[in-house]
Order: sequence, then structure tokens, then C-alpha cells
Amino acid sequence: MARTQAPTQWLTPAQQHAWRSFLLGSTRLFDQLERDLRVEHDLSLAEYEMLVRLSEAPDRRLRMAELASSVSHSRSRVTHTISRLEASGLVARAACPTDRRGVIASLTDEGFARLVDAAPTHVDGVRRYLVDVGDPGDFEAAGRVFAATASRLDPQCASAELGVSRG
Amino acid sequence: MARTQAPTQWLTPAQQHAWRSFLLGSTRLFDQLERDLRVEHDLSLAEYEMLVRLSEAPDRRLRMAELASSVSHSRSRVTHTISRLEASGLVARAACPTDRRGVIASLTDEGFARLVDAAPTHVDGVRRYLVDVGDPGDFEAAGRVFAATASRLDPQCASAELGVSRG
DNA sequence: GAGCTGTTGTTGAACACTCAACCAACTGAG
DNA sequence: CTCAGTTGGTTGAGTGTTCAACAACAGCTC
Repeated sequence: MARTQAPTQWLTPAQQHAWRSFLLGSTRLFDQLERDLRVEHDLSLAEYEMLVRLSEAPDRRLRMAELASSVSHSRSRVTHTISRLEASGLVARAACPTDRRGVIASLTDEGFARLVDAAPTHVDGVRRYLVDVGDPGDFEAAGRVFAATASRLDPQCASAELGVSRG
Repeated sequence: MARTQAPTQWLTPAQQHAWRSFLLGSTRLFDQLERDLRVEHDLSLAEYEMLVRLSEAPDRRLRMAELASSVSHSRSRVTHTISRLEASGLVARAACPTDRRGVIASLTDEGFARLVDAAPTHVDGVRRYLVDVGDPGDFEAAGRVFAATASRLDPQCASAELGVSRG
């Protein structure tokens, strides 16, 4: 069992190039999407995502924890984000009837209207900056890669830690 | 010229799925890489990236603006980040001999040592969370996609704004 | 139902980033 | 040379996120 730390397996030049492209591209992408939403609709990307999730939920309401896990943000972050959205009237808080700890965030009409306004800006950006810039097959491949990453890092599935660790 | 706003071209279900996978996967990926570096080496990802760029530069020194553009961060952000790194002794500032406005950031020996320590943690994470979780061909495809995004959003190349805009 | 244990959501302080304003220094046209 | 315009870097205020601590509740065991 006295197995020493395995030597680091560095990235191949091709892998490193791809990794750095991703780093640079995603940095610029998020920057730009964020800026577009901020300038045109006074929303951050995180706020926009919350509005989207709420709009898709039954009755346009979701519990804080569900909201948090659906976008993989910390509960604390969701609390702060929702507080801002509540302050600007886009979201309302309500008590959860079945669990007295629970808090339900619901999209107001004003929030829905804002989302309808902002969506074209956002989708347009996603298309112009990402989806439509390269080969469609490549984009789908990227989707598969990140789906794998997402499930690899799914906090629910702690087994990933054990099964596939270093070695 | 009274052409009205073109109707938004929404994402297809497949595109939307890929986009959301990317959003979720990259969120978790950056979170985890950040946490690993923070916990094991008390560095943020941004700080780590700076150290990497410096370590690769001739004489391990780079001007602030070059540093900024190589990682696509704002000059202000680079100022703040380098200030922190300087405060912890990993980087030193020096005046630029050829341009009296210029400031040169250089990696200290301590900074280099810290980077050598941290690199295995980081590369290991990149492999386990991203590079090795899916099909290698898919990963290279993702690299191409984000390279395209990066150049599409390259601040140097303002022509992109004109050539490929909405229409 | 008393006592654990884990979950839910909030809080406030510390930290990181953005943005606008600013000064100093370079550049090029006249 | 001079002036306008641009670039390089910093600053501080405002904003957003993290982190640890906490209170309230749920679910379980005995």
C-alpha cells in the first residue's frame, strides 16, 4: 500500500490547446453575455437564469433549494440573487405550505414580462457568439463533453468521488 | 430600410440541451477547480492563470497589459490580482525601461515554487473533470468551438462586430 | 415525545470583480 | 514643438459571491 503519488500526467499539446481555447472562449463568452443582459435589460446572467427556471416551473414557482440545485449555485447565492430580484419586483417570496422551513420563489407578472423582453437578447448572443460560430457537429460534441463533466461533478452522486478517482 | 427586427431564432431542442449542459458543466467545473486550488494551495484560478502566463514568458516577466490580454481580463482586474500576488510575495512589480507608463510583473522564486506545487492539482482536476470524462474526439471538437468563440469575441478584431452582425 | 441528525434558508463579514474616473506618458498630425 | 487623441495602469466605490455560523424545522430512532 506504500504506493507513492503517481507522477502528474500532463496534458498533450493538443489537449492543452483545446483547454486554453475553452478557457479563453468561455471567459469572453460569459463576459459578453453578461454585459449584453446588463446593458440592455439590467439583469445579470445569474438573475436571468433564475427567471428562466421559474418561468418553466409549474405555476412559475419553485423552492429555493430546487432553484439552487437546478443551476448549481450555492443556497446562499440563491438567497442573495432572489433578494435582489424581489427588491426589483420581478420575483415574490412565499411560505411553503408543506414544509415550514421552505421558501417558495415565484415569478411576478413583471418578472415574466422582463424575461420575455430579455430572452431574445440572450438567445441571440448565444447563437452569434457560440452556437453558430463553428461546425454544428462540433457544438453537439461540446454538449456531450460538458454533460459528462456535469454528471461527473454532480453533488448528488458522491459515488463519482470513489469510483473514478486518481489511479 | 424600414426593416423591422427579425424574429428571434430560438434554439432547437438539441441546441438548447447542449447549451444547458455547457452552462451546468462549466459552472461546476470552474467551481471545483477553484475550490481545489483554494483549499490545497490558497490560490484562485485567476491567480493561478497569471502565474502560468508569467512562468511561460521570457525571463518570467510580462507587462500588465500583455497579461491582461492573454487571459482576457480587464486591466483593472489584473491590477487587483497582481496586487494580491505581490502582497503574498509571489510576484514583484518593476518599472518598464522602454515605456515609462509601463509596469512589469515578474514571477518571484517563491511564486515559481508555488506554481510548481499547484500545477499537478490543477492539471489533475482538468483531466478528471473534463478532458478524460468523455470521448477524446468530442473534447477536441469542443476546443474548436471555443477557439471560434474566442476569435469571434476578440476585442482586437472589431471587424467581427460589423461583418457578422444580426441580419 | 425526547433526542439525534440532517436539511432549509438566512445573515453578515470577507473577498473578488466591475465600472467610471483619473493621471501620466506615448503617438502622430500639423 | 504643440496639441489632441490614445494607451497604460491605478484607484475607490459599488456590486456580487463565498464562507462560516446560525436558527428553524423535518425525519428518524428509541
